[in-house]
Amino acid sequence: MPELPEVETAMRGIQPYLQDAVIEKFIIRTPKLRWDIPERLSQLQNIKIEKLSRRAKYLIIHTEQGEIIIHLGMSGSLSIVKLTDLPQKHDHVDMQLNNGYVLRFNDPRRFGAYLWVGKTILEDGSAVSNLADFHLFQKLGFEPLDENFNAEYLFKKSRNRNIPVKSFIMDNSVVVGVGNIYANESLFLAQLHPLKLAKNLTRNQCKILVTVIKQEIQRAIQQGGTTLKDFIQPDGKPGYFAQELQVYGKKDQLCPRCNTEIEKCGTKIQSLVINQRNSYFCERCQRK
DNA sequence: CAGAGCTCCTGAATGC
DNA sequence: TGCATTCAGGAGCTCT
Repeated sequence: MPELPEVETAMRGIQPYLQDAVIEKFIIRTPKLRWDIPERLSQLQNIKIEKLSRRAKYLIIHTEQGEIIIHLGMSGSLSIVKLTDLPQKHDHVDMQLNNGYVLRFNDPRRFGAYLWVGKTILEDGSAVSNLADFHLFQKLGFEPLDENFNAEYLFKKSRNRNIPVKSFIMDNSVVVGVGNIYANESLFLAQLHPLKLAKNLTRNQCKILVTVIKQEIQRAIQQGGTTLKDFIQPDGKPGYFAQELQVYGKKDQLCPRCNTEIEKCGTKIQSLVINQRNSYFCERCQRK
């Protein structure tokens, strides 16, 4: 499952091939992803790419006529291929560029999205972006690495929130990009029990939580950067696999904090479903 | 408004 | 070995 760092890495990876290139056309093989791919997209021809950006886990390709919004869902991936490379199973969309390369979107589970936000053309011929009004962006919280995402903000936002802290940090209207893996890992590092109610977080706990979330995301982005050179591959998946996971998926294994050289208490990682998401934690060192 | 639950989909894992 | 069943999971949407 691509997390925010994977999307950031994907963006940086495809950037050199897309920047200033002209999209000759789109080839849509599967029109139904999470939402239908807009008809309009298949009609677009010869539009110049201006820049790339990212908001939450949405990758944004800005063109002179509008923005292409791509979400990788949980099994999506992007790759740069040559025009002659034949599509494989689940290769749903090709963006054909004038430089001989193709941006290919593959997504077995089709939880991803490929959308279009057209610009409005004014009477004088100038084009105005409608991205600011794009409905999927309306309720998004701060980026985790944004300075506005800080202890004071999290503390205030958590007051009266009667939900588990794990659900709270995974709430996109609070902070974006904290998926299930990072939520589990961050709570372990912050020594907070996933079921602890958000409203009971202290200022100091918020401070620690913010710090570890930023560190984890930052570290993953840096690691992703090391795999960029291999991006032109049918499946150049960079990512969190490189990262040492402490608790995620480690049910019944000894807690890495409780079981050190000095102390071996034998406490094991346990799992629990919270809000339809599997949670992994150590009952002993993660406090409610 | 807040919170819980539903939903899309298919590959991998598990069960018999 | 093979078929059937179960499960995971991002995040918007619907219902209470």
